[in-house]
Amino acid sequence: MLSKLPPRERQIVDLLYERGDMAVAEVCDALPDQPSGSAVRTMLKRLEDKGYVRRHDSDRGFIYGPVVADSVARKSALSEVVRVFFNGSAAGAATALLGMSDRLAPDDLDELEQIIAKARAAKGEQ
Amino acid sequence: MLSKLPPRERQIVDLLYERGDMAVAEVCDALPDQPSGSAVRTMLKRLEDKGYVRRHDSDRGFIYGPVVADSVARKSALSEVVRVFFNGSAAGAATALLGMSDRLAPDDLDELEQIIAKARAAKGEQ
DNA sequence: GCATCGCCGCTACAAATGTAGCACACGCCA
DNA sequence: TGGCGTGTGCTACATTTGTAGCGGCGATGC
Repeated sequence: MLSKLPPRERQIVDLLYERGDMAVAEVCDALPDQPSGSAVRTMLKRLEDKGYVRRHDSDRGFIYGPVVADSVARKSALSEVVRVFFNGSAAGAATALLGMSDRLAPDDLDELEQIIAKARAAKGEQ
Repeated sequence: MLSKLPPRERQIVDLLYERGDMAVAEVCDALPDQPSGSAVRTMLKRLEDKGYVRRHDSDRGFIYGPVVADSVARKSALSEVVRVFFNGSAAGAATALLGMSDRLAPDDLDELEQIIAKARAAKGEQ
């Protein structure tokens, strides 16, 4: 979904997913080369027209946020990476992911084992 | 890295990672709207100039492929998604990934458990 | 030898993108 | 009330992107 966006717009939408809702000034500060406010406003307007971003009035001007829910966007992004770089194998991607992170929290490990156990159980049922 | 590319160029590079080295004609066929050969050649040339793509002479004309090694590009892509959508938590992303895939191969499950076991062991050592 | 076919580079050009300038509205405060 | 400072929309414009057309060139078949 987001892959149809030009680089700068993509960058902005990513920011919105990364940090949550933001005002124009915040977006300016967060972007690498600090573009002018009007530049960012134009981008946001285009993103709004394209349906990727919604805005909402507030005390200090407009606040912008993503239209597509985080959970949906996440899956879409992951699927993309899995298809392009892991030949469609989600498990392969997960393995690479775990291999990358040097420190894994115990809670995460537990949750992962739960998933694995569940997958094994489902397999057995068949 | 790839996030700096405009949509169409991005699409082409993704293709190259997904399917391996390709000739111009193959890229045309693989792309959604089947652009003309010369259109694709121009994109490829630009990608070559930018340093994302290399080409290599062969029997049937030029064959194009990615410059950055798959393993590196993969990590970069995953890191991106992790940062934007999972607040930097690779484990979180891995969990989501496993949750998404309905069927997990036994081999994958084994490998994942290996990783988890290793992580637990490393933790114990500390 | 010469027409044909496939592939290539160059050029051109419309559309999209990225950026900033300007004028205006609104709240604040001396 | 008149000057700030802040936030906004509109417009304009250079650059980049996306696409195709054209002419060239080597291989192939007649």
